[in-house]
Amino acid sequence: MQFQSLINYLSTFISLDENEQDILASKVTHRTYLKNQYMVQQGDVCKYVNFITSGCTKTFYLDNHGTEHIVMFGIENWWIADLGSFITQSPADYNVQCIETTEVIQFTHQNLESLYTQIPKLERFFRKIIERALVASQKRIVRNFTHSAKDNYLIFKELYPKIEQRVPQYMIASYLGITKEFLSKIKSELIFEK
Amino acid sequence: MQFQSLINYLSTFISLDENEQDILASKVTHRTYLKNQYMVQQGDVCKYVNFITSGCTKTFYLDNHGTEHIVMFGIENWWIADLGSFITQSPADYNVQCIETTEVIQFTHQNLESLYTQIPKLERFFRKIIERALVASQKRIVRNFTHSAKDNYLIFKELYPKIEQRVPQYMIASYLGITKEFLSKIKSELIFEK
DNA sequence: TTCCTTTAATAAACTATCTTATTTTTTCTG
DNA sequence: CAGAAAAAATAAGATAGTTTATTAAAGGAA
Repeated sequence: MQFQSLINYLSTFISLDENEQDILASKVTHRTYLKNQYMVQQGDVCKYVNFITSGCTKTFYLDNHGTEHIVMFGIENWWIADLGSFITQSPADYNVQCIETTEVIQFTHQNLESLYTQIPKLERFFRKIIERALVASQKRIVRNFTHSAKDNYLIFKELYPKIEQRVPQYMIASYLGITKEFLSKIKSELIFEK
Repeated sequence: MQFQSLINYLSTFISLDENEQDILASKVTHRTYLKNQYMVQQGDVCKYVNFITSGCTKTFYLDNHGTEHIVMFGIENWWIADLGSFITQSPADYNVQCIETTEVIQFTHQNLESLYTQIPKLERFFRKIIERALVASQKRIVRNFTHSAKDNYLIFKELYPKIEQRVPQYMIASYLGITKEFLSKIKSELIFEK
């Protein structure tokens, strides 16, 4: 069952007794998005924080030229939302679209707030998750500056081996901030170098 | 008095009664760093989260070539630490150095943990601060991808007008991920365009 | 004020990455 | 399985940003 994967995931960080698990269960909903469906649209308010139990998503920004810039991917056991939109309940900057059929467990803003109060452990847990995400985000900024596109691609492969196999190459290029043509060139160079 | 600036700052987010303020006061220490002194050194464990009451800092990563890459600046009312190092109490990736004489209020890991427990409001406050920082960090990643160096410089000036006046230009170049020579060229182009 | 050190400006040659266009390969749909 | 659509490869020309080197200006200490 889907809810169980959330419990399993949480158990590696915090332990919830049966009562707490029941409270949690009462505050979440389940949903399945089909491939290509949007979980969040730029301009709409991001209503949910989503915990992915299966599937794959991309979070991207659409610039003035209509070009998409991928901010992050999401797979099993990842938390996905437009965080800025969710916490302020204001229009989203990003789109979240499903690359595969994706099953999620959803928390509304109100339910999450009430969970924080009812189960303080959960608030602590989210603080820690976000701390880690911030550290990772800062590292990514530095990485982008300190490495060539080729190195960044190799680092990406090492960091997210599972994602590389699931998403088209042009999306990886977008995530890395380079053109698909250039990534293609990089890959052919890498093959040649071996 | 220095502690009062922390209270003032906090009051725009949460209200602490006298008792809570006393608890807080008992868990922090004050320190003044001179210009050029290091608050954190790459390789050491980051012992404190620092709240700046006066002064200016740069947080930077030193790459294999010995080039420094500035991750962030810090001025009054900013929280400064190597967060990754602090939360795991493992060696720091970054250096924090003072660009001016800098006064801070310091929280050790242990004291912060105990504050979280004694004053849950504070844990909530830090969660929110970190959420915002994460949102800002993600926006910066997208900005770097979607804009030219010139645009990024203009955006920086708009976002942090106070910082631009306090730090040397070559540090701004480093923050923007470009060379100081190129920033110099950008600036001369901007003057010419007017 | 003078000297010394740090910071900024300028410029030419170079390189990484982008743009545009075309072809090939893979995946999807009926 | 055929045909269409999406994704990947390839390549030539263009550009943003780097490197290296030199000069000029600004700031700090004696």
